[in-house]
Amino acid sequence: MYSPAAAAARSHHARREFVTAVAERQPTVRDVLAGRGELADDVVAVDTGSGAIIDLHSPAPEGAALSPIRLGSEAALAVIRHSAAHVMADAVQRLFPGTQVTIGPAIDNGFYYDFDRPDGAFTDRDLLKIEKEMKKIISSKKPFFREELTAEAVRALFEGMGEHYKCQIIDSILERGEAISVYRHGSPGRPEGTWADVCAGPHVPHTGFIGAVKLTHVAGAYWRGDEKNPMLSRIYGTAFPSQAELDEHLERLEQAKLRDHRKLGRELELFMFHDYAPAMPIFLPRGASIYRRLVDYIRELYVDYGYDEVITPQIFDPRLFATSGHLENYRENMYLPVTADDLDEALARARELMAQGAPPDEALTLPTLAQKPMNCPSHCLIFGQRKRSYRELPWRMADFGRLHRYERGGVVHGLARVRTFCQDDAHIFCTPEQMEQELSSFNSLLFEVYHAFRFEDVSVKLALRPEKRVGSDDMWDRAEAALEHVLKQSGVPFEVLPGEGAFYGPKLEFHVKDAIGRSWQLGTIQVDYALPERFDLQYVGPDGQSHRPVMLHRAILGSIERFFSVYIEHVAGKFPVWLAPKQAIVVSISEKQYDYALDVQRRLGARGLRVELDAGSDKLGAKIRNARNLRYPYIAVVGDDEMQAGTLSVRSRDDGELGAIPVEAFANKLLAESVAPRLGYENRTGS
RNA sequence: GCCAGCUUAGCUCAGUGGUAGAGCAGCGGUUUCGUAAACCGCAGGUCUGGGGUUCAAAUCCCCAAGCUGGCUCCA
Repeated sequence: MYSPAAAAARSHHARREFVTAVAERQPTVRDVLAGRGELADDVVAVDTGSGAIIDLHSPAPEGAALSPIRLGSEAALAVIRHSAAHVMADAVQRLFPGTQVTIGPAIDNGFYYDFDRPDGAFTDRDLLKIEKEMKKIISSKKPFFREELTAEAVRALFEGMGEHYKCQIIDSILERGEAISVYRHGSPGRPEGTWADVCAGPHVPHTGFIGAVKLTHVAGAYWRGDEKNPMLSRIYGTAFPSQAELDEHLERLEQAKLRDHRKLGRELELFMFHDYAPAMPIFLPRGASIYRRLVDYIRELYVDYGYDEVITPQIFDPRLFATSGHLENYRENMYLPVTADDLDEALARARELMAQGAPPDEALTLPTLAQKPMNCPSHCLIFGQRKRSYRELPWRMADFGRLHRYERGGVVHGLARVRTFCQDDAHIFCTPEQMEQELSSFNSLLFEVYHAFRFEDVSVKLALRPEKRVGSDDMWDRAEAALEHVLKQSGVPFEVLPGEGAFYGPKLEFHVKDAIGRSWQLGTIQVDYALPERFDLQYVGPDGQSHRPVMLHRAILGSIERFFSVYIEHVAGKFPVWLAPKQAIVVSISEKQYDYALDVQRRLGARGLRVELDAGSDKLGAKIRNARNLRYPYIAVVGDDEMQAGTLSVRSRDDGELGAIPVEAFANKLLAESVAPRLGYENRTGS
């Protein structure tokens, strides 16, 4: 149990140790900065030059560079937010006694802290109260200070406060043999006067540096991220040096909301969902138009990059997925459909067996089929159809087949996480010697595609073997080494993600940053020695012997559905002419120009352009407004003047008024913009 | 699946125990207008579904579904 009196006693004891330490102290960072005349009001902490960031009151390490971190820098923001997390935990414990603290880091756009509250989760009203309490602590400008305590002292301190999660954290720090530091800040109203947390730091000099704070939402989170552990209550918030910066941040969130693909999908009539098909999008004509163009664009590139497209079934005998390992490793994500005949038969047999006394779970054995969650197994069937020669390799087998994966209810999200989708999927069967060339050719293709969609900021991650996997350790060693080698050779910087590979092989993930700075994983390429072995795939080499091909699983857009969601948000619904479902709308001023407007629409349509007509009785202003809301790339206004001159008064969505343009000239302009952007052929390294 | 919240007309949202509302969209009419919203009228709802409490439920309680934000998982 939490005991304020005991905690206060511990705290005072610890405080005495701290004071003693201060008395014998060496010069602090603050002393050093002051000596150099660099101690400005906006200095939050210092960078030691060796990667560590430490507080002003820390003892100054000998010979360290100590460059000040000032308000306005990214590093300062993280320090402020981490300090805000402490203040929040302090406020929570003042308001909700008996609540235990766990961890509370700074994250990308703010911070969070996970609590174990006996009375259950926090409500939105609680958040307001907590925020108010935090503001009190902040305005009192209480200093943060650091103590290095002995392990026993720290353990006793938190044990005494009834902080069982903290004790677990302390124990794991001790196991790693690291030093333990405790951070405190003054907390008016708390009996012991200060609030303490096991923390590596650093923190702001005093709570006043947390200029503006807002608690945003509550969420559940498993202790240590493991779903077998108890669920904690997480409170998310964000903090900034000033209210103005917080307001700006909130404004950015509003902007992001405006480009939310679920909202735009509804408004632009791109796709819909229905309760009868949860998490399975239904594409409306406009959305289907874009979807098809995305796929067609990739198909065009496949011609130049030497891919062959195949078409494969949706449903297979489960033996296919037993062979591939999916039934063992991917079962929880698979739909296992059953025919009505099989079901009736199985039920009849089960009734009979149960009448003879069999328990229900033994009586019912249901023959099922398997809906494919991936294309790779069927591609292995294709490869194995007949004897293959080395002359056929590399064989790049593309498939836009629809996949179904059962996703748990809580994870689905608009188009970004759905239960049916298709990928720009392909499997490259090649010799081990060809693998590097294939990886690098894929790299060129991928960058060409991202360039076309104006994703200019791409980062690469190397995901290594997961716990649940097929294939020998030797295979994994080779596959991981191959990917790493290609990355190092190409000089592309990359991050390593241990344990995050697919069950059949390690993978490269390609992440892009969108127009408002958010990062998304799109493409991937995965090296796989396991499936060729499981399917016993072979080719005859120049030596007349059988050899095992390597299989590369790869996608550039990833799932078309997810890509669509990212792209909608990237361009805020303003699709370029080559993708837009309707490239222009002809708008008449009055019904006098109806015939001319209709003729213009037909002439443009005859040139292969996708053109809408608004000849309704709205006023021009209303028509323009509607057309702009639907994000037509061009609005072509026709009135008496244009009708006389045979022109259109064109307004570009992206470039504003273009003035009067002859119909044919406008058609040519649109046609020129209707072509998907391509790199020159010489830039491609594919065969 | 877990934690929390939400679900009222096609869309955005009012309505907190006592006769279901608004704006936009739709439909009809009038207007034919020069670059972001003309005017008048009409229609539109088993208040997500089911159960319960109550004289009375959109409103309170329970169950389910879907969705939203997280966690875990992931293209």
